[in-house]
Amino acid sequence: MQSYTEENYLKIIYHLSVISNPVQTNAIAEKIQTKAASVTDMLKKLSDKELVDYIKYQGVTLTEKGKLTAINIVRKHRLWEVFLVEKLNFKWDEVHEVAEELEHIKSTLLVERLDEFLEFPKVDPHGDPIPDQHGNFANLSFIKLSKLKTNEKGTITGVSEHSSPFLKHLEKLGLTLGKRVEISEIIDFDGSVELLIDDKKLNISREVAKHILISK
Amino acid sequence: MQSYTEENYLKIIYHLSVISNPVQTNAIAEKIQTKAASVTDMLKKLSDKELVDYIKYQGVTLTEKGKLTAINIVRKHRLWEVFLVEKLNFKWDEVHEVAEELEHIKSTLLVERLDEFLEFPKVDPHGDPIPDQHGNFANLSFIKLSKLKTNEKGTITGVSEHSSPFLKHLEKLGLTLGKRVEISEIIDFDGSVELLIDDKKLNISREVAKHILISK
DNA sequence: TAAAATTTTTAGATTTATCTAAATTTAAAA
DNA sequence: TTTTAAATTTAGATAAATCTAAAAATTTTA
Ligand SMILES: [Mn+2]
Ligand SMILES: [Mn+2]
Ligand SMILES: [Mn+2]
Ligand SMILES: [Mn+2]
Repeated sequence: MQSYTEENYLKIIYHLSVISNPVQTNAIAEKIQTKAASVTDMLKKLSDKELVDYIKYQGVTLTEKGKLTAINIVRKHRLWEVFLVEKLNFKWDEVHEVAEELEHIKSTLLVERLDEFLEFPKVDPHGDPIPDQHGNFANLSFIKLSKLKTNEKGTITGVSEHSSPFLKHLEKLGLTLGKRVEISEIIDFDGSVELLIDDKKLNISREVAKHILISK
Repeated sequence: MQSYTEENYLKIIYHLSVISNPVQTNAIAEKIQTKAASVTDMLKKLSDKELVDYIKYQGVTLTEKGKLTAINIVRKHRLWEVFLVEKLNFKWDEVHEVAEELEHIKSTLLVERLDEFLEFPKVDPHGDPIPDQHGNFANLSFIKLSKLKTNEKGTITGVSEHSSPFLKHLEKLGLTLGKRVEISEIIDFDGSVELLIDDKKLNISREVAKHILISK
């Protein structure tokens, strides 16, 4: 059994290892809002528990056991986010903080029943895939909106930035999941993107376009 | 803001103060499965935070602030129990442990939305009243089944014992909330109670009868 | 490749919630 | 009203998670 704190470390290491493997001490420290020295202490502990492979000064990798634990936390986090949006009418920018707490509730019966109650959702309110009870993800392929060329079309199916200000901004612009968009022009001057959505023209900054994920 | 541990102390003190006021150190220690010395430490801390009035060697009483905090935890506990039974098909003996964890989730938006989603339930799956957001309870009056006399009738509306073995036992006997019962005989020998339920005769021990709550 | 900068680890302290054992206070019994 | 028993508190330790400051290792730059 892992503590609340250990679970958070495993989850962060899991997310960071998508970007770089092995994961570095400072990267974890930044994400978890703590000091590098504290991270080192915890890595030793997780290593003793065989949840990570840790080499001094080199970084850390999840073991199979650690990875499964991490994925289970991600599963719970995303299922709770679906619950909050679908059943309790939370907005997509309001769910993350609460899910950060709910993801640590231990009961496996609860998770499986929740999954069933939500009718086995495949993605969370931000388009992120929800692993099944064995840790398997559906195969989803996204392209950044910023990678699309003029006249290309696609459907918004995810976001790669989860901050409340960003999500509220998208909401206001009507750029929500499931919406069909077409690139009408890419402005040379600043790289900003003009797109057609619901037959209306809309200009978004390149920065925003980078964080919108599209499937065709 | 209170810690998980502080919240548990407040909740236990709240429940114990129904039985005896002020609440004694040893009573808390037993309920919280800890040592008296640890309780003393925590009572000092809660007193510093003005959540309890504490007099050395005399015992402890909740302040208004402490009482409201405690009631809010009870509110969350019971709402989550309703959720687990009504929405996730948990049995009434399976909910308590999970609710012990869920009751500490902080978001007030979550609690209010959950209450709404459940259509503002007045009682939990064990018949215990659910306080509203201001801490007010509906006025419910129960009598112990063991206090009823021969030929008296009533409806099962609560239980005063929440252990899983007891609740499973009642379930098996068909003695669930809402069931109408009539006392057909009280056995002199052992005080056990013979009752009519669904037109069938059933004999239950005095011990069981004491923990079944009836309204007329 | 030697010096500088960055990253990471160690050493030692702190905070929170525990504990055991001993001392103190209060309540009960003789 | 002493004496005894029970309840409670204090003193001092421990474990988990954190911190600061300093030392060590690694990487980058010159
Ligand atoms: Mn999230
Ligand atoms: Mn999400
Ligand atoms: Mn309960
Ligand atoms: Mn209950």
